[in-house]
Amino acid sequence: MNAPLLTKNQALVFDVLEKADGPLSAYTILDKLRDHGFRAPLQVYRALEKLLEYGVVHRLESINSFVACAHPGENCHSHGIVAFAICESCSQVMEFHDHEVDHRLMDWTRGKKFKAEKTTIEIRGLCEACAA
Amino acid sequence: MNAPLLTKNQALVFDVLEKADGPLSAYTILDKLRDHGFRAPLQVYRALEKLLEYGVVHRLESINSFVACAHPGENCHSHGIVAFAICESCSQVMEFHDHEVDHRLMDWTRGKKFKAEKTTIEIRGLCEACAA
DNA sequence: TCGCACACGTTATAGCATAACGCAATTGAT
DNA sequence: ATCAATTGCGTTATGCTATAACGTGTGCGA
Repeated sequence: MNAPLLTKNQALVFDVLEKADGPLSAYTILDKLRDHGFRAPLQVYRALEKLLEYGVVHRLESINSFVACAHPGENCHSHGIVAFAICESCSQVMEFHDHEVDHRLMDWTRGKKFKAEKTTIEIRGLCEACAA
Repeated sequence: MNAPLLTKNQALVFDVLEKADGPLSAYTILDKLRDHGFRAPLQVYRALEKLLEYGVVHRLESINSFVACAHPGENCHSHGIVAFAICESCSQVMEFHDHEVDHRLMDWTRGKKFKAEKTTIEIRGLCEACAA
């Protein structure tokens, strides 16, 4: 699932996400792209759908927002489960991977014969700077 | 944070969730309680807010739904991080705890001096029965 | 050149969540 | 007893998130 060349809309959406210093909601992205001709949510959602598929963007389920993947170039899908720490004050997001966590969760699913498709790990709280 | 006696609305909402065989959205709960006098979403959301606080109900972030805690009686908040496996076919939910996972995530947050408030772990996929 | 796949645009609608107001009941300190 | 604070409740309105359904255009291989 490597990323083919992005279409115009996909590139615009990706660019907005990459330049942002935190996660953005689909509607925030829409507003930022109105000057580029975006008029409707679907234009954003359709681009996001592909970007998620290509693994260059992540969706943060707990805050209904999207971030550019922290590993430019690489294919994030190959790093195992992606985990996020989200600061509720400054909304900065840290992305990380922990193979031991992956392993434990996989053990559990294997034991239950549960076929995992997509796993979400999101830690909400305060980053070092904001907790001070 | 032990659960005091529930108010009428809280008890109604909790009852619906407990009798359900899967997670329910707030609006589904609302519909099930119209015969009991519920008219507006806020009645549901306010009850849910308390039930979440008491730890007798969990919110599934990835599907915007709510389930009764699988540990009746006990206080779920004391079990560490709660993880969920959600079947996307039959929508059955399995709740579990893994202290090793908790430990690894706590290690990470401690290393980053990130103050975790609420952690979400949700595995979506197919349960054994549905994967067959 | 036909058919198919895909990206795109638009309008409308569905689904999820909370703001802001006011009222009633409870509690507990003075 | 009474006042103030807290909590739950009801209602209306609104805002945010996401998708359905329709149609258009373009590129490309059979």
